Amino acid sequence: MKSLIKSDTKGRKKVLEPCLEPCPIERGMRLLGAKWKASILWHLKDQPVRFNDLARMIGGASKKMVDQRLKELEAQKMVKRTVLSERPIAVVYQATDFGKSALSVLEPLLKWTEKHHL
Amino acid sequence: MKSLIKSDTKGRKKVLEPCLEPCPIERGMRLLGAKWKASILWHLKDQPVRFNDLARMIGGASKKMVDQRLKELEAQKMVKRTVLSERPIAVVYQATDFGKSALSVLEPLLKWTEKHHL
DNA sequence: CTGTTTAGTAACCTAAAGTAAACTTATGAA
DNA sequence: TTCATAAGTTTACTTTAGGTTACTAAACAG
Repeated sequence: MKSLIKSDTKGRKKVLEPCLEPCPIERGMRLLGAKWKASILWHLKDQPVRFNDLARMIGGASKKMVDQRLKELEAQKMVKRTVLSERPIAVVYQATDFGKSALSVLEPLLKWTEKHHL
Repeated sequence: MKSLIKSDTKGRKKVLEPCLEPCPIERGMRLLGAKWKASILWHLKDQPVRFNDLARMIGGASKKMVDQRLKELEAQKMVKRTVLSERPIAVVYQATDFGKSALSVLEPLLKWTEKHHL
């Protein structure tokens, strides 16, 4: 993570180990940082929740957003989708163990935000 | 943070305490989650860094981006800008104490990302 | 005289992100 | 019969985020 700057004999500067492509922090942010994503995951951490209930909980987000983020979370194996019944279709979403592991980031984030009144 | 669903006598559902406007997690993410923002802050956590050096370190980001994020971070009091000299203008940026407090989020994020090979 | 450095600005543009509202198919209730 | 529910999908936009390239002005190097 240390990026060193060196000048050559002609005074031209260059960086050793530039953070050229997204470093872990950047990548992590891009995994969790999408709009509403962390909130959604947070709501699924304790109990399975049904789609419409979830959409209602995340009041500010449209169903399309919720749907999109759920699909991403599912693809990342952070959330599991379970069909309870066809016909009157019923579906629940819940955080996987891996999804819950992200709480090691979200919990400090929550604490930090509250502590500083942000 | 608990959003309860209740059905009334007629079976209509509604949510008590909907997460209507961005909850702390969401707000925190929006403060730290912009592209390159966390990376930039990370690079300023130990030593003051000059603008162009920083731009070189964050290889993937354009100067405009770096500049924009620095201004946001400055406005949020997470980074301090210091002019070392006019004429051949020289400027350094460094994380403030508040900026460093965000490491309580970024460090777990880094660990999480690396642990899971993301 | 040309090229480099400093710390940005400005203009322009595109791709992606997000929003709102309507629609679907089937079920159950008043 | 009309309304509400379920879990989305579709359409039709608007917004904004981000990228690219070129430019500034003053100073120094070869």
